[in-house]
Amino acid sequence: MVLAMGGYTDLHLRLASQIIAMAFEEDWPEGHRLKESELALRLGISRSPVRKALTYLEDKGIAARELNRGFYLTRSGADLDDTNREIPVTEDEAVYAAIIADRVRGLLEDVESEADLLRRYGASRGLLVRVLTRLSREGIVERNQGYGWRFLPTLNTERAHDESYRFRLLIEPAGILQPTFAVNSAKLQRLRLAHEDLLHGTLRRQATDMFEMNAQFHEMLAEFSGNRFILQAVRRQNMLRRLLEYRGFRDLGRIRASCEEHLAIIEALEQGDRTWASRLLERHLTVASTLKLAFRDPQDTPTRSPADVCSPKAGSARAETQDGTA
Amino acid sequence: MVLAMGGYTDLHLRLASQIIAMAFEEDWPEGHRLKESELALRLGISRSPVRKALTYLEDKGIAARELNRGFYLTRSGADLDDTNREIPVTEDEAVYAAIIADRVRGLLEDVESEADLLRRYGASRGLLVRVLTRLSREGIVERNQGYGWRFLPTLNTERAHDESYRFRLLIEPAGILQPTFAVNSAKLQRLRLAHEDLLHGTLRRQATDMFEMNAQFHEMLAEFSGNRFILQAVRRQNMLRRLLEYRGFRDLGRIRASCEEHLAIIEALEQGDRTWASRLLERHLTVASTLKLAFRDPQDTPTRSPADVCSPKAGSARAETQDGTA
DNA sequence: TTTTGTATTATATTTTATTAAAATACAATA
DNA sequence: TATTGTATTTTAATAAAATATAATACAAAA
Repeated sequence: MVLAMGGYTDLHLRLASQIIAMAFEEDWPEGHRLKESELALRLGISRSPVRKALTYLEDKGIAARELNRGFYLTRSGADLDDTNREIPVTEDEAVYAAIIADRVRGLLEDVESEADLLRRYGASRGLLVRVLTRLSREGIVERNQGYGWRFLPTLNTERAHDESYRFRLLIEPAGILQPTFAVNSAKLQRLRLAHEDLLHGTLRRQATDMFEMNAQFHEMLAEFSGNRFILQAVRRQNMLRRLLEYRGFRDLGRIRASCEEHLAIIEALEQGDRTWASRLLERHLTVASTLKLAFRDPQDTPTRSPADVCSPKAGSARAETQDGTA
Repeated sequence: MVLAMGGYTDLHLRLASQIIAMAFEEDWPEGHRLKESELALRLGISRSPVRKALTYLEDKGIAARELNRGFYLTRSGADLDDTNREIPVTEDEAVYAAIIADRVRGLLEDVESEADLLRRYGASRGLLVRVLTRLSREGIVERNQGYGWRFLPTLNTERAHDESYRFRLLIEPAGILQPTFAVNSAKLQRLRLAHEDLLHGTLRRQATDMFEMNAQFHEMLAEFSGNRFILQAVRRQNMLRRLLEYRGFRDLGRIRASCEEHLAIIEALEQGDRTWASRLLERHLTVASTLKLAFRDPQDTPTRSPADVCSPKAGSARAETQDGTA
């Protein structure tokens, strides 16, 4: 594992962020003792990496240490919400994001050899393979027969975009109607506040933040369904959408409308009206799906428009997204 | 890549089997020339591995070679159907199957270290990691935080089994009703014959064969839907079912009934009645889902039965399958 | 008696060198 | 002029050594 900063690995940072999340969700008070073995047990891991994570939290001033008494919190868990996000980007994440961004920009061909990617991103082979493995799990690339990796046509065509929305229409509204469906009120409440904050609040948000909130909303509903396969499928759709749509969250009018639709669904759930919630979700997805992407892609449109002929790298997938926001 | 036999790699065998499939499907005549560059182009690969695959076919007597004229078929493509299956099992497949079998038998703990698995299966690290990667893509294991790999509770609980059928009920019948649905008559016809063969024929089949035919049927319908996400989801379900159910195809009565239900669906599709086909599929899945598995699993039943206390390895997942066959 | 601190062991990753195999270029042949 | 045959180059897999890190055992402190 490559050092991200000051001797901390990916795992250490992830653990640190998990500990912060626990402190926040369970509302640990200032001075709460962070017991190594207890945390190790909960996190399913040994004490060694837990200590490293705690040392990291000490570096950040969130935890402090007393000789022979271990670590304790320097502030209450409730104050830790956004510190959570300040976890530095690991090298894995950086390369992952770079590959996706380059692909979206059309800088990467349909098939790229490992050696080329190695040169391009200056990463170690292990790291690159790890990232490519993740990308293949997400259905974005696959190993080519022979050498190299092949980018799959996932959401970068209009056709795939349609199929994605049709698929979601099958599972998401039905998820709410499952007999195993059960609301987690705390989660629902938290997301409701986040939505209201966005609608009425003054703070300006990043496009990525809005995308993440949107993704969280749909994932939450899938989680409530009590069906792991629905959840898995929705997560997979979110990952694919992240690949292309996260750049497209710019249409402010549509974002506000989408937020209001989400809030209506939340309200219906709070009143226990699942049938209505399901209908609203169906409508929400239908509306979003009709706002088509403005794509130019060789696979879908074999006849080229004049604009394409002028583009520097004709033949590679390029997109100007104007997204449906669902 | 490890040599499977006579210097042929995984890739070579896979290519050989793809070439045979092409010869069969496109009905190449005896003596048909197997052009290296043409095949290389179609298979998305260079000439080197294609030649190796052709050499393999020569070894098997399916192809012959003339100096400076290359390879040609020694028999017609139509005669090649079951030769297709004789492709030897690669080391990858063997380890993959062994891990699944051992897990189903309860010989593997929830968390196993890479080193332990390495010792157990005597495979090279690369091969083992490749297999584990595939298993994690299929949702069967995942990397543990820290060291080791963790088996996920996928289909080895009654609850998961229910969720799986509910999920399939959402997507499979709806797939037939998609606007993009289109039948491939040749494929439909071929599978129809296979089913009739099983019902009326005299030859005895292996349980795995029957499972594969079943899986193929459902995958075919998903393919016809014209929606890649439906297809992907059905494939994933088949992979998961393969993990446990393939041992359970023993109830001959249910197998025959299942075959007849499949044939009714095929018939409805041949007559263009998609609505009816969809209804039949829904019914087919519902019937299968009610034939429950007889499971004993610590996760679902926290209170232990006396039988469990006596079992040699209490705590690990064990199952006596009696399957629904859909 | 629980928890931390420290040392030791087991495990996994990274690096490097080596080997195997796919891609490619080009001559030879039908 | 297509296609095969052969040699060369590029790429990736494998193996082994070195390093890093997680797991564990046990002593020390609260």
